[in-house]
Amino acid sequence: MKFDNHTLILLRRSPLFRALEPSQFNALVDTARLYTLNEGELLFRQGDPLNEVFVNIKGFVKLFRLTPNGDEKVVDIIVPGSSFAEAVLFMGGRQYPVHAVALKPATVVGINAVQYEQMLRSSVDVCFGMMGLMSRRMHWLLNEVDRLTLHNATFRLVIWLLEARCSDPTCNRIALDVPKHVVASRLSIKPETFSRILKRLANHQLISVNDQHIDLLDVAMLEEMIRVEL
Amino acid sequence: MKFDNHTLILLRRSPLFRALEPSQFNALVDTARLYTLNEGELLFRQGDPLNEVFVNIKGFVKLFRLTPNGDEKVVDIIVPGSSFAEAVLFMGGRQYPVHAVALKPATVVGINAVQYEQMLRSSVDVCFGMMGLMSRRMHWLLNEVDRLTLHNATFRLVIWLLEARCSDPTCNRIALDVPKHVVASRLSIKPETFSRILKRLANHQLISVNDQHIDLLDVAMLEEMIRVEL
DNA sequence: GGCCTTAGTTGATCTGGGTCAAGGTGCTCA
DNA sequence: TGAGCACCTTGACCCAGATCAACTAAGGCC
Repeated sequence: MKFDNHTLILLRRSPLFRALEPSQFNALVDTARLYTLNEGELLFRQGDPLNEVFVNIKGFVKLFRLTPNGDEKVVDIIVPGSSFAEAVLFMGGRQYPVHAVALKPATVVGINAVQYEQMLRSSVDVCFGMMGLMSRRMHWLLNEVDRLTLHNATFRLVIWLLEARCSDPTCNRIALDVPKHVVASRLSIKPETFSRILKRLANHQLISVNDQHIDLLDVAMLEEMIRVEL
Repeated sequence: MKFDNHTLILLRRSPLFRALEPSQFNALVDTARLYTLNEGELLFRQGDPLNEVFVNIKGFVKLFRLTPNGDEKVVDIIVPGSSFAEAVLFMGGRQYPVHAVALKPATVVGINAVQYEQMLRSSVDVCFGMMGLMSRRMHWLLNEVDRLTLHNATFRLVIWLLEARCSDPTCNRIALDVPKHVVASRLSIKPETFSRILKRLANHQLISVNDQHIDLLDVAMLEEMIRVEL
């Protein structure tokens, strides 16, 4: 077996593959490549021609853009189980629109793009899975635009706190598995400002922060903050 | 004939319909509805359940979001020939993610969503057309995020100037068919600032502004501005 | 004609968040 | 074990763009 069981389960669960026949799934997995990335290692560069679509298995991958003068904006942080770069398949030019590097040692599966496109061509159901995925991503991007323009830094940070806590809703802890400055960039906040806002929230007894995690002490109040617009 | 020839041509050219068989196209058009909107009239509200996908025929439609306290962000200005709300089809919930109102007296065709989905189910080619469209929209949204976070107001305005001029590349005139404050909101700039930046560019002999249009006097210089980061 | 109302401009002033600078703290690697 | 480095924090200051306010100009409409 090319991949371990855990990897196969994550792949099978991905919205990319959910609608595939087992035989199709196996065919894709057969030609898939496993990438083992060191911390900071580049997976692809913005502008590179696309020939694979990726699913993250372990670690974190940051997708980001750069200005000519080196400023960086982290567009997304990819967690295990999530796919990325799928939507690029359908764009003229087929170039990755962002850079991708591993934030921690990471393992990522690369799916052959041409072959995946053939699978899509073979089944409307698979297409619908893809369209659902793309639609959710668009909605997410729209929310990003909304938050960047209509809301301030504190608001964005609080939203992130509420959305990032471990899926279990009784759990009010956010693990800081990626450096704070990366989260800051994801939220379009400078590290200094990020640090100050966290401190202010902690002073108000809303959260408590340490090196490994952030605890939400007063979820109701945090939710109120974003409801009434800070 | 339900729609005039001009309308049918615009519909047929839309990426939504390009891959449809003539019979499918006709079936959709048969059940489509024509909306004649007055200036300021609402087409749909954010949160409304989706039952139609739209193609703008005449006039301009603004898509926007509101904060609880009434601040508005114009997400997009839809020009004749463009479709909107297609991607919502594939989202759980199926609610419009933005408000839509006419900026001028406008005519818009509403396509039955359920019926359109059936057409998609019947043909992978039509699905690929849709995925191409969605992919382009996502890329556009990603660029929006990029511009909002990595670039300043002047940069965004200049980009808009260069992209908004009449498709003819020898034409260096931008028609101001929508109020300036709407364009400003589209660019996430306040009207006062928008006005000041235009004035500054005009003082530098880069553009000239009057009530109906903006002329680009020095395209090369404007392009240089966005290349070297203002 | 007179009178709202809406859009736009311009000036004066304010401020959220960025920038710059100076430590602190812990990791890695020799 | 300590030099080097990356990350984070904190303070002082700054600035692009927002806000506030006053004014002009151009419709629509009785």
